Amino acid sequence: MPKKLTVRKPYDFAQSVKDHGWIELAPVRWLAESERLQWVERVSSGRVVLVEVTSVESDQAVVLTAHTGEAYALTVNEAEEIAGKLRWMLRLDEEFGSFYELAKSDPAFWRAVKGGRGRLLRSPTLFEDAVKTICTTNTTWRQTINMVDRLVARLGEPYAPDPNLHAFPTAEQLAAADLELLRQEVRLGYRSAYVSQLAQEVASGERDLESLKDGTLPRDEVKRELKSIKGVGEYAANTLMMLLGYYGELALDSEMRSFVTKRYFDGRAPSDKEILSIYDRWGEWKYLAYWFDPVS
DNA sequence: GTCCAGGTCGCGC
DNA sequence: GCGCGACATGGA
Repeated sequence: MPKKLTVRKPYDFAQSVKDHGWIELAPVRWLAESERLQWVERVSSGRVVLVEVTSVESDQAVVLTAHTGEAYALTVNEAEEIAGKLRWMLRLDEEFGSFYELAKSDPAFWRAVKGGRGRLLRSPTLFEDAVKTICTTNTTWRQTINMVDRLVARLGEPYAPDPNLHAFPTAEQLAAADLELLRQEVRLGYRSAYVSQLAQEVASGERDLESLKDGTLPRDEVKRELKSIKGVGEYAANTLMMLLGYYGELALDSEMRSFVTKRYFDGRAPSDKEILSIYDRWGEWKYLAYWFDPVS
């Protein structure tokens, strides 16, 4: 039974879903022909579901359909859990009013975002986003895609009607995985130990990542908690802050360094401080200012 | 072979 | 606090 989830305008579903590289990371995928977002989710009941999302023409709502491949329909609780996860993934409840107000002061920037961009895709759990973020460090984007693909294919639960599709592995499943498997088959390199340790901390209850999503902790405490994850440094912590909805800090990496150098320093190598200062006037929205900075 | 990718850790100072 | 080498992997 399709379920309709509303979102404040302006919102461009197809563009927003594709604005972040996360759309390329399993188990999520984008079906271009039908403009559908699709992924396999393991609900807390243990049921493995194929979720599909489209938008209504006006883009004031998205439409969710969950396939079980079984005769038994989803329970009310299962359906609500999936809808809640989707709202989080698409950031349907985030408020971008002051971002758009600020964006209006820059005509080229405003032109780029005014159709309803800014709601960058994220994963249903912060655990999944943390693992994926660790897989972006000190490697190429192509290798990140491959690492996550193998992680999902090897350790995630299959969707029975199409066993080629898998859910993202739970912390428990990842914690139970042999370190040698992470190294030799998933090929996470030295990140294997980081991912394994994080999974064990989360699975044991020693670390509660998901509670950081409720927004009750002060921002610097959220940041400190993220940096206490082994394998998460300044770049990864700020990436995760962005994924949690805090856009005030920039995730400075080789990609950003090269973009800002070309765009603002005419090829002369600026210091990190100079790079970060470029977006100062954007205050709490620096990350999105960088993300949607028009090339010329 | 060397260097580097959307970095981070642990060390010495 | 800052500088520096090590770290798995794969492509140029």
